[in-house]
Formats: sequence, C-alpha cells, structure tokens
Amino acid sequence: MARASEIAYEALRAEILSWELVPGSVLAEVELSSRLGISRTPVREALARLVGDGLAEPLGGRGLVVSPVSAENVTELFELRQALEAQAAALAAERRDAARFVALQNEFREVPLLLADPDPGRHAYYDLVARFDDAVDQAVQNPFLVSALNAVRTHLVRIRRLSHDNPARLLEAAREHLLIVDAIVDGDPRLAADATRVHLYRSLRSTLGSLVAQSDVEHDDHPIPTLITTTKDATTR
Amino acid sequence: MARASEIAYEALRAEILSWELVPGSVLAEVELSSRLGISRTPVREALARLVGDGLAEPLGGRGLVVSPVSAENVTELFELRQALEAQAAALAAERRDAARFVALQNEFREVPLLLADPDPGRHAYYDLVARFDDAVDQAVQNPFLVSALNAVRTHLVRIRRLSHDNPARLLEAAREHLLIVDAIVDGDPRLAADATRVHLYRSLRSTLGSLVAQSDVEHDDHPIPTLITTTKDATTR
DNA sequence: GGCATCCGTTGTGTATACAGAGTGACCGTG
DNA sequence: CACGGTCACTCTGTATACACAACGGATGCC
Repeated sequence: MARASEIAYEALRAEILSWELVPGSVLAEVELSSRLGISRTPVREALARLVGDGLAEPLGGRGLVVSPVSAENVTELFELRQALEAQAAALAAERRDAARFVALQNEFREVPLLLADPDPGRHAYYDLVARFDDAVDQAVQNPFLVSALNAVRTHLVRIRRLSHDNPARLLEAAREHLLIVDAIVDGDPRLAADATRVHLYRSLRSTLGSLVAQSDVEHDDHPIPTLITTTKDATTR
Repeated sequence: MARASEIAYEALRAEILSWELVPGSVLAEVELSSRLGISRTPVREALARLVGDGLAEPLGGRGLVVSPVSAENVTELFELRQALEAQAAALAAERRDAARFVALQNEFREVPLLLADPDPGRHAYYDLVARFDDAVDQAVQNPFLVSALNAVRTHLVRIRRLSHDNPARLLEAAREHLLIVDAIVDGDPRLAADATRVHLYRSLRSTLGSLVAQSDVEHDDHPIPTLITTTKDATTR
C-alpha cells in the first residue's frame, strides 16, 4: 500500500477533475480525513499539492475551495497551452522517432471510420490523442516542458467536462491533428508549430462556443453560478 | 508573525537559490526543524512545496536532496523559457500600457552609461530587467502564463550564480532587451516574440560558454562534481 | 425593533509521540 | 582475510493532542 497522502491526493484530484467536487466546494480537513479514513496530516499534504496544481485555492484566508472555472480561465489557459504545445511540436519534429509517428499518422487517418459509431468512437479518439501527447512528450526529451504541459492538461480535463465536443468538431480536430503528425513525420518544426496553433485556435473557438451555449442552458433551467462564473482572477499560485 | 511553514519555505528557498544549500545537499526533516527552530510538521510542508517547485527531489525513495543543476538542465530550461517569454512578449505588445514601456525604453537606452561603473551598474541593470519582467507580467494579464514564467525564473536565479556575465555580454543583452521593448511600444507582437527568441538564444549561448569555462576551472582547482554534473534527469515535479 | 458585543463552536496551524522500514556497522563464521 | 547475517539506529510517514483565531448566533442594551 502506497502512502496515505498519495492516495488522498489522487482521490481528491480525481474527484475534482471528474466534477464530483464542483468548483467552489469547500475542502475541510476534518471532513476529508474522516471521509477518506486517514488523519489530517496526509490530508493537509494532499491539499497543499492541489493548491500547487491550481486545483484548489484559499478562500478569504480561511479554508480551501475547489478553484473556479470560467470562460476567462479557458482563454488564458489556451494562451499558455498554445505556447507550450507549439514549442513541443516543433521540438518533436526535430527529435522524433519517425516510426512511432508514422503509426500515429495511420491511426489519425482512420479516425473518420472510428467516429462512425458516435459514443465508443469518441473515447477511442480521446485515447488516440492521449497516445499522441505521450509520443510528443517522449520525443521532446525535456522534463521542464513536459511538466508544464502536464500542468496545463490537468486543467484541460476539467474544461472538457464543460464543453461537449460534437462529432463534426471531432472530425475537424482529427484532420488538424493529422496535419501536425504529418509535419512531425516530415521533420518540419515550423509547420508542426503552425499547425498546432491552428488546431488550438479552432479548438478554443469551439470550446468557448460550447461554453456559452451550455451557460445559457444552465441559466434558463436552474442557475448554477458556481459552474460558469465571470470571476476574473483564478490564482494558480 | 506569518505561518511557520511559510517562513521555513521562504528560508529554504532563499538558501537554495543563493547556493548556501548546494545541489545534492540532503534535506533532513529533523535537522532542518532544529536549525529553523520549528517542529517537523511545517518543515514537511515547506519541503513538499520545494519539491513542487523542482528545487528539491527525492533521493532513491528515502530522503530529499537539493536538485542538481547541469548544462542539460540549462538547455532544457531555455527551451521552455523561449516558448513562454516569446508568448508573453507578443501578448504584452498587444495589451501593454504604452507609457510604462516608453519609460523602460528610456532606461534601457541609458544602460551603457549605467554600466560604466562595473559592479554597482550590474545590479542596477538586473533591477531594470526585473522591472521589465514585472511590466510584461502585468501587461499579459494571464495568471497561468505568469505562474509558469515565475517557475522558470526561479530556476534561472540558481543558474545565474553559475554563469557570471561579463560586461560586454551585459551591453549586448541591454541592446537586445531594448529591441524587445521597442517592439512592445510599437505594438508589434511578431517582432516582440522574434526579438525575445533572439535575446534568449544569445543569452543561452553565453550562459553555456560561461558554464563550460567555469566547469574547467573548478575541475582544475578542486573537483566539485555536484556543481556541474552531467545528470540527464532532473525531475521537475 | 435594531444594532452591537460577547461567548461558544469550529477549523486551521503547530507540536509531539509512535510505528515501520531501510541502511549501516559490527560480529561471527568460512 | 573476506563475506554474510543480524542488530540497532535513524529516518520518514502517520496519528493525535493542543493553541489560537475567526465566524456565527444569541442576548442585552440603546
């Protein structure tokens, strides 16, 4: 059995990323320690790591809450993401193992067949993107860059629960990804970076559109101000 | 009086950045708690934050050490830094408060006069660069990007102690910075990003040259393998 | 009836005590 | 003399107990 603090961190992180703990939820140490069946000490360590990840933040100097998610957050996050992923794609194009990306190339070409079935194909596509990200991480050979990318991806997981990509968008995204993979296979850093920026620009536009739409729906049905807020400051550390 | 864990974190962080704690130093909880005059609990919290910052790392699963610094680290760090600072400069060019950067422009123009006195001018120049960084941070209005930049700058502080910039390099750097400021004042994002990449490329070359030279000196005088290592893995989180 | 103050409760921050595991040294044997 | 085993020590990980500060409610005064 691993350390209790590690278990607590993984559990809380998973609950936050899966929206079981919605933004704004209070993270009380005693409540969590009793719920997780461990003492307060490892819970404190887990909470400190969550604050470091930007998933939790202090609330008025007393207590912690799950950090909010807003449209401003998404735009700001994508500005960072664009810089990181464009650099990663460029470096991957220079240092890649060609065979591995040729294999990914073939997989991305078959995504339209994959998405014929709407729901199982969705997850298969997300798995493929995850494998692409792993391949890029290994190709760049840069712990600093990979660490920063993983931090961004953590926040993206929460956002993905907000914006439900429609099948048409997924097909577009697959074509955009394929272009990135092509550039990496060709060893063209400039094109890889530019194709990445194109993909992320369209992805952001799609995400924001989905956010606004869902925000309106929520507003009509039952107002949940904690889900989509217009808070401008989400301190990430 | 602030929290003891905060004091411990700031103290240890300062000692690591100032090379009072050299890379490879063991960070034992009991020793630190007695030295800092506090109990182990806040020390543990401080150490956890240092690991999160990448300033400390586990050693073989038992105990923590101050993370090493190597030439590979510097190159990798600059690959991340280039992506972040180029993006920050571009966004700053779009969103800047023109007056503030015009003031910086005048200051950078007078750096040659400043560096007439070698030693006091050095610190005055570093202060100017710090104010420039602050101005960029405020201009970009992006907590995620600023947070990532601060993480990189933390590591740069340690590296700066290794590579002593010579006056000629500082003059060059000032000219390069001035070009970045010019681009930001002109509201030219593309030029701001490109000028930033030029500056960082030359800065990296200078740093690496200084590193190798100092490494040789150290090797001749008294070998300190912990200072300049060829370790390829520096886990940053 | 409204507002201010006081007290109780709750929750964080810190200290200390305990358990388990790994490492090192020392002793015994081949 | 060398190698292996065992014991003890030291370290981290966890639990618990205590102190202080803040928030909320209730009560008394204006």
